[in-house]
Amino acid sequence: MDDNLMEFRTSTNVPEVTVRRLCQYSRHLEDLRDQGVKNISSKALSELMQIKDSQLRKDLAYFGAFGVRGLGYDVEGLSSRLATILGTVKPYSVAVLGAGNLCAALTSYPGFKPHGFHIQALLDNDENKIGREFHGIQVYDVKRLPEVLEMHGIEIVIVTVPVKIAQELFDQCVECGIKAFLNFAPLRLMHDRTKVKVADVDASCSLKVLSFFLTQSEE
Amino acid sequence: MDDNLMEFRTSTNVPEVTVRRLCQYSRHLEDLRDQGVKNISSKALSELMQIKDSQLRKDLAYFGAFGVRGLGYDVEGLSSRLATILGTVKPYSVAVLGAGNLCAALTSYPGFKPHGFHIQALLDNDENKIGREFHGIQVYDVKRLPEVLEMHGIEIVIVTVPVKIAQELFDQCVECGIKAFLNFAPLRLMHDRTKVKVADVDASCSLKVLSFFLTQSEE
DNA sequence: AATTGTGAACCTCTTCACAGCT
DNA sequence: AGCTGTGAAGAGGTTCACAATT
Repeated sequence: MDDNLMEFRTSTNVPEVTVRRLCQYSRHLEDLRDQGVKNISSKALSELMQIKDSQLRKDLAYFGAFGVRGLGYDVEGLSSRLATILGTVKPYSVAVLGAGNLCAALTSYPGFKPHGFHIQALLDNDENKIGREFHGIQVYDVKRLPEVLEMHGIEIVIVTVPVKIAQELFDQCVECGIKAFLNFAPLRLMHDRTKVKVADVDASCSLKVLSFFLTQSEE
Repeated sequence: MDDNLMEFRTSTNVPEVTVRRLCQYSRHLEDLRDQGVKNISSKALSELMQIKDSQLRKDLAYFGAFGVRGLGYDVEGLSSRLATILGTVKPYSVAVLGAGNLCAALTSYPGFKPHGFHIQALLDNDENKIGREFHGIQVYDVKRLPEVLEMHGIEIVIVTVPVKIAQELFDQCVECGIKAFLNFAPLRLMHDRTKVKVADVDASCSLKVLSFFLTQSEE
């Protein structure tokens, strides 16, 4: 008998690249629906994303058969199926570690709330920020982390604190049972991949990737 | 004879995942050097990143042989070789499209400048922002885009504007000869991959990926 | 006639395993 | 003895090509 810990890679074993493409499909379908388009073929939708139509069909095949042969996909129907698959039909409670400039950008970003990600609490160690509000969201003392996560029923934590303290605060969140993290700190947070999911957003790494490609193309 | 346009995928054809890991190696080596560590084995370095040692060695093999059999790698030496490979030995001039909250986070972020990415100009269409400074950096009218890019010798453009206007401004930059973009807008910018490199940083997509994994693990 | 769903082929990246060097 | 560099094997993701369906 092998270990029965909750595994993030499920039996269907959907690759992360596929999930990221589902997000894009979802976005385009919402646009198309708003434009009054009722139906679309895999060819037309895939061209909007500069990918192959077979890629789109294979991605969907992980979850079922949503189209009609000869006709294509119902825009509204596929859109809502994708929302169900992505789990964005129900809202999430989110907390942000670090109430700095990036946190300001996140709290004022209009794209999260309509998609069901509600930032409920901010945490910082700066006395000047604690107790104040940021775009209507309370800043708590990071020392009260476990209590605040519990109180707001937080399911996702966004990490925007400096590298030095990121791992320690992250570990605290994991101990409190948080299973999903969006990490903006430029380090790999050490964690057990069978228990916790971390999505890294690393702008400085992306800049270096650009630097690499610019350097290559000069030769 | 096939087309002779500058290709980003060079003859060595290094996968992007490898380049991203090179950034991580580089980061860890700088830390190790600062801690006074002189030498490290592929096993020890790879464990810091939770990857296999063979992965690290294969990544380096795209560029040459930098280690000593039986001994491992010289921390200082490998660190500087990686900086050369990544192209981060020379500085880059960067402009940011959109002088909002995200731009504020970027200009105040201490991680860019020391790695040679110098934000030289900000561009916006808000009359209240044009002509002012943001952390000591001038905000220009986005109508003057070509002139500003030219004047500052901009090599990399960071896109932080709303989706509606992102593609149009992006196209203008491409026409001006910009070849590298860091895109924070939640859309895929349509472009010719043989001429331009776009690195996407899409937090709302990453949140949905987390949502997907949370949904999966509930079952 | 058009377009999906899918097995098979293909390609890319990862891991293994060991020869070769210090 | 220890550790790198690398060919070969393995795993994973993409594309092809066509039978199945409307």
